[in-house]
Amino acid sequence: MFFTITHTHGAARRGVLQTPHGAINTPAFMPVGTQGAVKAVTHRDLEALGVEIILGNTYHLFLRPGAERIGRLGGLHKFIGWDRPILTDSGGYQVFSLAARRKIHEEGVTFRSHLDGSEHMLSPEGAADIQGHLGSDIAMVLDECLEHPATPERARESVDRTLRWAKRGRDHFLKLRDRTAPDAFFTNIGQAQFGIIQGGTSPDLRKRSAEGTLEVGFDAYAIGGLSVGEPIPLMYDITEQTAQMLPADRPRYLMGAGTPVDLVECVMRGVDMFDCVMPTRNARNGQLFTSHGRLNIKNAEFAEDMRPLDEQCGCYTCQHFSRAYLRHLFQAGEMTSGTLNTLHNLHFYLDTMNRIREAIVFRTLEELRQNYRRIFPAQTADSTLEG
RNA sequence: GGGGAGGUGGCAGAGCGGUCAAUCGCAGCAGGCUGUAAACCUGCCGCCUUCGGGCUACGGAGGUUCGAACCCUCCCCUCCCCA
Repeated sequence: MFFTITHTHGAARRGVLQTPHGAINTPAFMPVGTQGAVKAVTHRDLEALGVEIILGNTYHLFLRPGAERIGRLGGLHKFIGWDRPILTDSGGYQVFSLAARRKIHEEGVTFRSHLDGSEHMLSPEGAADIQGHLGSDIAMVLDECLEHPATPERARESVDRTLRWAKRGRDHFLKLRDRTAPDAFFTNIGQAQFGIIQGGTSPDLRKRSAEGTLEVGFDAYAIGGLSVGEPIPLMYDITEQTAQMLPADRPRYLMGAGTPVDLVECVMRGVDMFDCVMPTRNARNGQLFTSHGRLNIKNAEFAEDMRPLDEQCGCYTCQHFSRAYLRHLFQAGEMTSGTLNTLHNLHFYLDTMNRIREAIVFRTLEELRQNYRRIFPAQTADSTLEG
């Protein structure tokens, strides 16, 4: 994995990340394809949109169809028919999102499967093994995504456990990479592994987590545990502080964020990579991102509106279909509703990243930020401070 | 002509003397989704409301009762079966 920074503007960086399956222009947005599929769209759609990297999930793919099976079939890329880069999350987010179905202990996390109720254990070593079978270009170390709010004791305990897991996860990954583990199995010999900084909303714990994780030493680092319900301005502050603690010559990945405004704000704080379910999930739920803000296609006001979602948008959906038709498709529960809406939202997100990369080169990020704040007023730092 | 069933809020369909402005579902309206248990979830859904409540309601008209969507009488209207 090679990371080259070509331009900087303030804390923002414009770069290129080389992986075994090709290059990624950063700052990058990675659509989420949890089960080896970005919901509602085909790989051909993603390629046409210019998607350079997608996410898969260790937990989901481990439960179904099984990591070893994917390994036997030649790895995740071959299995799903996608030859561009893939990043796999470790299952750390499921520690948070499936809190009711899991138990954390020193060894790892025990999950009760959301599919059939069966019990499964995910350890730092196991997560590395699974991702080795999957053969993603970037593997994430198993962490504990801390909930918000959390007591100081709970946060401290969680950070330290994540650090111990980081050491174990990294050691095991290196053994696999060096073929010194008994059943080392990599379908992608050039796989990189990212460490994850936790620490909730405490600057001190973030520092502790960053120092410990850097000491373990990963190929690059992610900021985890944010956009889990904390106030947005606080999320930006923690992102900024944490990003500054990370090596300047490695990509920085803010996990799980965010809204279009989050993307701009966090690039300006030094983030290079993002992933978020928002464009895809919200699309299926009828919420579209446009140059005029969020548009809820479910609303009755669009029933006879023959205009495109966004007259400034060049996506397939906006080039061919009206709001009236898209509303009808949603109301009727047609599958193409999710598809057309997803194509639009992903286009909006990728276009946002294009604008961001361009604004770094031309040093116009502040202008872009003001523009996005104006379009999405409810998501700006200022308005979320109250209450 | 004979016999039977039934008319409840947009639809469908419970309720069968008070706890019913009326179960559940669908449709409708609005909101929420940030490393996806999410084509999901939440709220509203007779009229008015200062959200406490007020008003009008269960085909129509009478009646019984402290009290009726629920019981009785008559009327109107559907549907099914046999001729």
